Amino acid sequence: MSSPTFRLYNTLTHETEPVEPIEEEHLRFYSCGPTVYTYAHIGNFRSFVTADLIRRTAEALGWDVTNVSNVTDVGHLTQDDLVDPGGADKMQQALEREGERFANIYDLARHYTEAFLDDWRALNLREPEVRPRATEHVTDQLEAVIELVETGHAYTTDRGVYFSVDSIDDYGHLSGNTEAEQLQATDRDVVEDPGKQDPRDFALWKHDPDHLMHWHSPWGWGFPGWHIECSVMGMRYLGNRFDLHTGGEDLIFPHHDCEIAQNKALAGGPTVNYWVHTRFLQVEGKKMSKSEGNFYTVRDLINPDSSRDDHHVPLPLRKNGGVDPLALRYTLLQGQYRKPFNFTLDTLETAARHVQRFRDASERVDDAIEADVDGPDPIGPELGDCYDEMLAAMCDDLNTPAATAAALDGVKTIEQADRLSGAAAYSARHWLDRTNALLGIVKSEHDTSDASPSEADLSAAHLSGSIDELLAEREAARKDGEYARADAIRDTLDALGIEVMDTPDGPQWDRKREL
RNA sequence: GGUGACGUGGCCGAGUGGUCAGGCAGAGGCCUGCAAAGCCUCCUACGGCGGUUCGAAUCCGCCCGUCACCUCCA
Repeated sequence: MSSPTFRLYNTLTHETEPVEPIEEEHLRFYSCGPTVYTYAHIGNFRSFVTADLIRRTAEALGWDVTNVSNVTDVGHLTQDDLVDPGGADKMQQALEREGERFANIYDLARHYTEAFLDDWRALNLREPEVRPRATEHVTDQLEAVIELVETGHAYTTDRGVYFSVDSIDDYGHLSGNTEAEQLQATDRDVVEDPGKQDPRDFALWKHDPDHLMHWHSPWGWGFPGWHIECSVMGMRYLGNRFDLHTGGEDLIFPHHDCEIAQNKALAGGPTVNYWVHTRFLQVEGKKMSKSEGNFYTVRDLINPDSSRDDHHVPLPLRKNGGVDPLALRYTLLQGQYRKPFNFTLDTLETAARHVQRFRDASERVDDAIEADVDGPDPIGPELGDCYDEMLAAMCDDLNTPAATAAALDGVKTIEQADRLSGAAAYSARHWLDRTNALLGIVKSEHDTSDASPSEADLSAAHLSGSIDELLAEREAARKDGEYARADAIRDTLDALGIEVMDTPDGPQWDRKREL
């Protein structure tokens, strides 16, 4: 069948448009990454998952993909900074907060970058082709700022260098914040640089020799403005024209409006065709915040033992002590990226069960492939249709709830097949692999095999001997009709956190799911 | 004040003019010594008020509500 048309909502035009890459069947896009001053939370990852799904959908269509996804490891200004140029930025604040942990600001950045990449892999996100760091491109940024000054798009004051928004057309088009007066009208708690020519002008370079990260420039020691790094790194790796740019909705203004302005000035015209923004998620119906107690970092959930305050996480479906990372990913797919999404632990629990169904089906299929029983393949065509449905849903502005619903139908098809012939198993394997390539919810694509077993594994191994004994005893009791004794044994196991299930193939047990 | 998004059953969430979303929870049934799991069936909603139409959750208007951004938070 012919491929569906890949459509995405473009913030620039307020319309869902067919994605037509500049280079045929080669999608080139830039994703705004995190500032690494703390552990990433699940909301951060919602937008990275969006970028990952764009990649996967494009690849499913047979396209090549080049994705640049940056890490912002330069601490940028907080509002306090504008009041007091010697004040702290977010990274500096973090360093002050956790002084003993890190030798210096670069150590802190390195630590949180590594943690971010761990989370990235845990959530089964595919690697970008280029992952540039802002600190590695300061020279490029300086050159860009110099060029902007030389071409009359920027000017200097004694506090820094500013981009002149009047020097280009249509500043603020992306966000709709086009009126200077309206920007001024808002009650902003910001002290302006009196040298600024227009209240909308934004910093390209900040003069500040005392900043913890500073570089030499024609304007003295200082550090680059926030917006310039993405312009420079995007154009450096993707050229003056590329297809698409992703980020969280908060970046629409000012970050992306400023980036568009800079790119226009540097490239002589528009650089990006499609702007895709991910909506913030809420948790339990409220804005995620530490004071509400509904703030979850990724590692809070998937690795609670290593987190300092994990007591507030009522963990559903623990797996080796934490939430199954794929369940977290699956949960994030339960809402379309462009709509407000209410993240709840209830949804997470459900997601864990669904992900387990994919795993179980996958194991069953592998066994059936090994057994390779002769027989017909009654499920192949159905699974093929199911995949088409999933891909069509993804192409429809990343309709992940519809895609996962279709995927669930597929796994149900496999579950309901009485016996899997070798042929049917092969079809199922093919479907599971393609489903995983598209949605990443069946198994991790990163090597996460842990050489050293976790404590939970060890205690499970220690327990399993006695569990088997108890189970055998219970089976004997059941055979003799001593159900009271059998139930008592089951209660004992239950108290140990072991759940017993009688199946046609004999009793099975699993660690009990908590919530 | 400005800008942008969104309001679907107990809950989460698809659906853009007329026949199905799906999941979770709940009810009944099959299976089971009893459970668990699984399977089958049931539960029929579209913020409010107008309008367009033979017909609207779906299009238009107004209102109400929620969320986000408005100089560095994905």
